[in-house]
Amino acid sequence: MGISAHQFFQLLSDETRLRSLLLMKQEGELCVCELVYALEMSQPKISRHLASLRDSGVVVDRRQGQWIYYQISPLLPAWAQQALDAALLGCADKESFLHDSEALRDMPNRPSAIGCA
Amino acid sequence: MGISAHQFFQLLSDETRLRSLLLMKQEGELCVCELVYALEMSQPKISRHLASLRDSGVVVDRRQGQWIYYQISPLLPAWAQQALDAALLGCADKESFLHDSEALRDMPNRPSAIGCA
DNA sequence: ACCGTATATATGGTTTAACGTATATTCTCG
DNA sequence: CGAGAATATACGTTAAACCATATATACGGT
Repeated sequence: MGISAHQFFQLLSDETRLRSLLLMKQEGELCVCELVYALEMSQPKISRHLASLRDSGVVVDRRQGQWIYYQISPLLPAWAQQALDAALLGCADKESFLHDSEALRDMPNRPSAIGCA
Repeated sequence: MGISAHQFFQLLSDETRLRSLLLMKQEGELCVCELVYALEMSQPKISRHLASLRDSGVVVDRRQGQWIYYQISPLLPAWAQQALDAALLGCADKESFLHDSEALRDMPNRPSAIGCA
């Protein structure tokens, strides 16, 4: 988990990855299809970016049935957490971020809802 | 000065730019030749990266005689400042950062010293 | 065992970004 | 005004990143 600062920022430099991370930061665990729905992007695209986040240790995944849930790694170093806090601060009122939160809220058949019923 | 988050992180994703910014954060104003000496990189390389930081409003420059001094823009939004704080935290004990600070301290004929004599 | 859903990866093409080298600009000093 | 120092830009090349499309894998239900 020893990611260097510029490598970490490189991961944040892509809008797809950044939006995914910020949404995870707000929502906790998210599965791939939720991210696909919220960001309105293709499944392979989301999956590819999640893979790079996973391979660098920034997120961790967990399989539950057919779904694979991703969340920001609890082992992420403090400085990286702080950087994510800053990013959220910078995006909190941005259209793209608001869009993703709303879309997720309005998503029908969210898999997480199954366990909660 | 409305830089988006992922654009800002893209700037931090290059090691040359990140090291330059962190050194400026510690030292305040630095001229190009000081950065060239501290980072041990070619002048065009440093200059090109500073140009991209300047064009995006992350740093501001000031001419004084033959030298051009760069510093982190005072107009940088709070979230970006926070991100830089986080970056410094993540790099404070890293070899590259320590190297740059030491090299700068040991630099002979620092132009800033001229004005102080 | 088969089918549908969820997710991952492989492939090829296009764009972006970094670099080194060479050259141009702007200043200082004589 | 000419020389030299500091800095900036232009150009051609190379490497990396992203994407869309197609295909593979894993799981749940029937």
